[in-house]
Amino acid sequence: MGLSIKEVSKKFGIPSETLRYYERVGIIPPVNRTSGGIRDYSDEDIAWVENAKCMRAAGLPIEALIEYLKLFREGDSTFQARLDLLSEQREILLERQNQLNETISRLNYKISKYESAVKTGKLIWD
Amino acid sequence: MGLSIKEVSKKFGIPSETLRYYERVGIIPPVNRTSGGIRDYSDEDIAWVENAKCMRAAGLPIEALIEYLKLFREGDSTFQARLDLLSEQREILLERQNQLNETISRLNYKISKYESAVKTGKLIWD
DNA sequence: ATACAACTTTGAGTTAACTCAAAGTCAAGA
DNA sequence: TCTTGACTTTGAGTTAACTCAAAGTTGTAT
Repeated sequence: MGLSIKEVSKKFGIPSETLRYYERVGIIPPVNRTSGGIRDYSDEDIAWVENAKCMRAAGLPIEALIEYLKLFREGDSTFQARLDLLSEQREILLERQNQLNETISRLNYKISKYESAVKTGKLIWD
Repeated sequence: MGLSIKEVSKKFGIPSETLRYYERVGIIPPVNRTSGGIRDYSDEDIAWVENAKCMRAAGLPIEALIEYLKLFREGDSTFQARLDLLSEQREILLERQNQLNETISRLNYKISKYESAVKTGKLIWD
């Protein structure tokens, strides 16, 4: 007996609707069901959910996760394809990281200016 | 004589439609026009566009940028409000940065596993 | 002067990723 | 047993941020 959808929802802070959606579109594999057809998440199912949560939180597109699961379920012949997919997504995240750093620097600069401004009543630059 | 919308579009890689949209919703101020009503971007206009590009690239919501410009145009009495707005957005970006780092680490781990897997033909873990 | 590309506005359409609604099924407590 | 609340599916609705279309105007090259 694993976890109910409600429990998984609570555990990860993901709405049940979204968990069903993830399963429906295929970013997590079909979850085991009870005799009545109710979802009963195994540890493995839960690991997939956790992975999906992490990847989605970083902004990986649903499409990429669908493709990954598809390859995963095709078996050992897809190692290279999975490697390529993950590498490609990592590249995108690294670029995003650079952009984020740049923007944070810019915000830091502006914030320092405004910190002076609220003290002196005068905004220097910008 | 400043730059035309086409030139600004090219300079920043932002479609003209998007530049007009940015102006329409108010994340950049109204751009100067020629006698014929055609946009003629001044250096200051261009600085706003560059700022918008940077902020949007990092994922700041349009709403926040609209609010910032609104405060900016209200004058010196809004220094504190602008500081608060920027600080809040910085917080969000810092969290996003943490999430990104976590996901990149996870991808690095998986990628290293797949790099072995393509060599040995066997995937250890995951 | 005329053709033609680039510009204008208003308003509708698109995309990704959910999110909700409707209508029905199932399980546990009074 | 009956009700209540969680579950199911299918399919439609929502949101943010563009993106495109239609219909008309302007500026430049011949």
